[in-house]
Amino acid sequence: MSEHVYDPVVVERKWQAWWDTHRTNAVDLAAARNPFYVLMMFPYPSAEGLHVGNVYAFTGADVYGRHRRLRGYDVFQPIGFDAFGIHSENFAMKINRHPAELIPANVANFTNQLRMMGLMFDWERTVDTTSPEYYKWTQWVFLQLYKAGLAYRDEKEVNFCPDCGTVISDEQVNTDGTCERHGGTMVQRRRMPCWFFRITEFAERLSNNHEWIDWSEKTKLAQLNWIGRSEGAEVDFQVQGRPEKIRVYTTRPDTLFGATYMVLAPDHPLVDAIASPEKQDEISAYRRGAGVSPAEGVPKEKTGVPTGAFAINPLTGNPIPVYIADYVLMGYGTGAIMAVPSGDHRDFEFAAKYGLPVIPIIDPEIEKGKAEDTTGIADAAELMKTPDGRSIVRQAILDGRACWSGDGRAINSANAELDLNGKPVAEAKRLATEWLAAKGLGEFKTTFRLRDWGISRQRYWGPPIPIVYDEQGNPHAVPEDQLPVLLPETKDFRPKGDGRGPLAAIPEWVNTTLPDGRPGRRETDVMDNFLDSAWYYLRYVSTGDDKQAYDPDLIAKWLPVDIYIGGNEHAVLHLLYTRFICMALEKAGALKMGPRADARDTAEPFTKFRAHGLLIKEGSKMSKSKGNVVNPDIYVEKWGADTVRLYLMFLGPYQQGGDFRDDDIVGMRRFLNRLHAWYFDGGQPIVADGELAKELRVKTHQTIKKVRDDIDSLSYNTAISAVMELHNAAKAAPATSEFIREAVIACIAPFAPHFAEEVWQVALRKPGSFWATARYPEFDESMTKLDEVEIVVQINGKVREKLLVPRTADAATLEKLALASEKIQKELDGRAPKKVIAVPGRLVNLIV
RNA sequence: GCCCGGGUGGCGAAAUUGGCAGACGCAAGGGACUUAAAAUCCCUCGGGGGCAACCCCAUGCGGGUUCGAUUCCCGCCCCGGGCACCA
Repeated sequence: MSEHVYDPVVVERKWQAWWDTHRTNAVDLAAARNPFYVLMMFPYPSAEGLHVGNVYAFTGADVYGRHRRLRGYDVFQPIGFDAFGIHSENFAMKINRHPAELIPANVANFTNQLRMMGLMFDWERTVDTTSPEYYKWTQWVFLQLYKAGLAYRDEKEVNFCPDCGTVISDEQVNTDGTCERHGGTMVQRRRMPCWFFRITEFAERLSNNHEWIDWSEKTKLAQLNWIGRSEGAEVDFQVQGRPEKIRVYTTRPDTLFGATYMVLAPDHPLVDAIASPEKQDEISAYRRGAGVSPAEGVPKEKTGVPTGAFAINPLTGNPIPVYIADYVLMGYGTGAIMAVPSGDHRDFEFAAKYGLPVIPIIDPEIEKGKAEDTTGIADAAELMKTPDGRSIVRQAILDGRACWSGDGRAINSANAELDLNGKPVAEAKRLATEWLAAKGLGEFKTTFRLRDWGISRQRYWGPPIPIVYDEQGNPHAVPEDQLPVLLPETKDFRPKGDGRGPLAAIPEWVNTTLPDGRPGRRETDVMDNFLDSAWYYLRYVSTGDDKQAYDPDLIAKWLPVDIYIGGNEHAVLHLLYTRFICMALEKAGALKMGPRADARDTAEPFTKFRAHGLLIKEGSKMSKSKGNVVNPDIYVEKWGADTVRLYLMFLGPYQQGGDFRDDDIVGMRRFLNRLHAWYFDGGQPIVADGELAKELRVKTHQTIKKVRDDIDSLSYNTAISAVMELHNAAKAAPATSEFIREAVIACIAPFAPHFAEEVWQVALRKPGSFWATARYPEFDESMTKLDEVEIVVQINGKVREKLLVPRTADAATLEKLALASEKIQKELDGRAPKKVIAVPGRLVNLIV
């Protein structure tokens, strides 16, 4: 037997070095004829090193890219490091080191680990978001938005954690309103001046493009949800005895007849004007309470206070009281609502507590509704499950003892000019809005949940915002030729707790001069880490270019990205910001994608996005606290990178994730061992393809087709099993062919790239790199089908016989053949089938 | 509460448009080789019945449509993930 034992350590080291020397992964971006841009979410280089979750994500993208390369594309597949941000900074604080010291070592470690995995990265084009050569251009991006009026400074409410001593982002606030890092500490709302990006200007476009962009459905849904488009109406309510009007937003203008009070957000600008004097103290007290209340978005018991003012319901003419309550948010709609207790569970709850009237305005279509549409009666959910219960619930709603927000028909909804009674919800909405619009009392209105992106961070580890203030406090953009505004070196990078960033404590950095020579003070906040990652895929094409952020010709040639693969946890922030940044840069005249862009919107950065699934470890999610985090190094050492790659892609459907089980890895290594022996030890005569059995030849063509299709749809697990099946069939045959040997290696190569190179150059004695010269084989459609197929014959749907029939046999022939079968005749026992269903290529079903 | 996924052997999982349920792999059992073990190779492997040819049952639960349902429809249960006072 053989001196050719498969030793992955030797094979992988050998070819990794060879690829480096021969620049196999490098792409000549300017010269490439058939550009294909494969992107994966670049990692944050943690001190712990590469996580198996990263490896899973990257391998899936790498398989796709390598397969495309075999198909003849010039695949550009870069990687970089997302090293700015609060994670790095917090970790540095924890171990009492400076982030600037830690990052280079982490990046070096990550680079080694990534190389070890055999990923097809162009190592000549990496980015590190913390290097001045990169963040110079991040600051440039800010300036483009600033000049286009898409960046502005404003004072808004932000989250402030007293224990962190700094402002934190929405995503760092737990759902119970406590700080992510300080579990027991309630986050406060504070008003602070911050820089914002006008993402809301693009809300409609960001939302509408979801109708056609080719993204994972779950990602699109999450993002659509976040953008939160809703259609409704704005309606004016005249304040009784005063000149002011209160404008509200509602998605249910059809319920206006049931509006029995109004609510303003506590910080609504009209409150002070309309409140009666004797209520001022109570209002101030409530506002103070609301101010230190849990962070926005946390449900709690409804509270509020009356302002003493009344407003006129425009449909009934009745005066209704105006309250303030913190269940109404200034940041959404107009910051004011009309309250319809019978049609909204929040309003119902509030009305019940403060004894406000409930006017039923809808007769519910109770069969279609859900129990959660009801409040105010015990066990509505249980009641709703029974037909009897449904009528009890309906009666409660009609009596005003419960509320209903589902479908139904309007009742009690008419005035002298407008009659909605009996109309279904959609029609009543339209009629009510049209009537209001005709009277000048309201209008149709589309609203979004999305809010402008606050990018200021009172932190150290990020790119400084390139703004200088004059003595009057007016902001001035730092001229582009003065970029980068370097992040100053300081030992003291910790937040002070006074709400100002650490940079504010470095006067020699803060004090500067304006372009016109006047003294100025630098903005001391740094930019959100999400800005670094919102444009990195544009920089990849021009790494090393110190004259521009990106070369317009290369952008036109390579963008948009052909496929982007990453985790769905970035559906709403990163993936939304990237789309926004492209639209904003385009609007600023600073970005123009080429003919590859979709004509429906030339600023969408990703032609295709696919979310990979989550890896779990023996039944539970991997986490440090559970101690079941997999360090890929150990596995690569033990099994080799190709085996680990194969295993990760095999363990479950890639877009669903799966269970990482140590015991299962060995199967992939055995497979490679067998393949290795098959290529190196021979034993099987190699003959012309035409001399092989038809079955084997057909299987080969079928596999070539299936693997191509499966990889295209990221069904990696079934692609691998198809190759295994082909190999099992091939090695069992008396002879094989060069065609089959080359097909098998081309099919499996994206999963086991080192192994493929070894087979190609050593066993098959091909000149040059597999990855530079090999092509994915063409399949012959006519060779993907056998001449004869096995069909089943059923009697009353039960399989009773299997027959080998010509593939092209039609229904009539099949019926004849089935009835000719001895076994079937015996089973029929003289009975004549009442009905015969014959499906060519599949079955015959005889009904007796 | 709302929105997504998912539920198939001992385990990870397959199954074009509705058409032979369990491909591929792991584990397990038996055998070959070996002084022995490892490695490798061969066989068995959803459950029940039968000497056997074969037969019956089975894709979370309950209904339905269909010649035929893992697949489609209605109603539930359980698990995982995300969002959560958005008017």
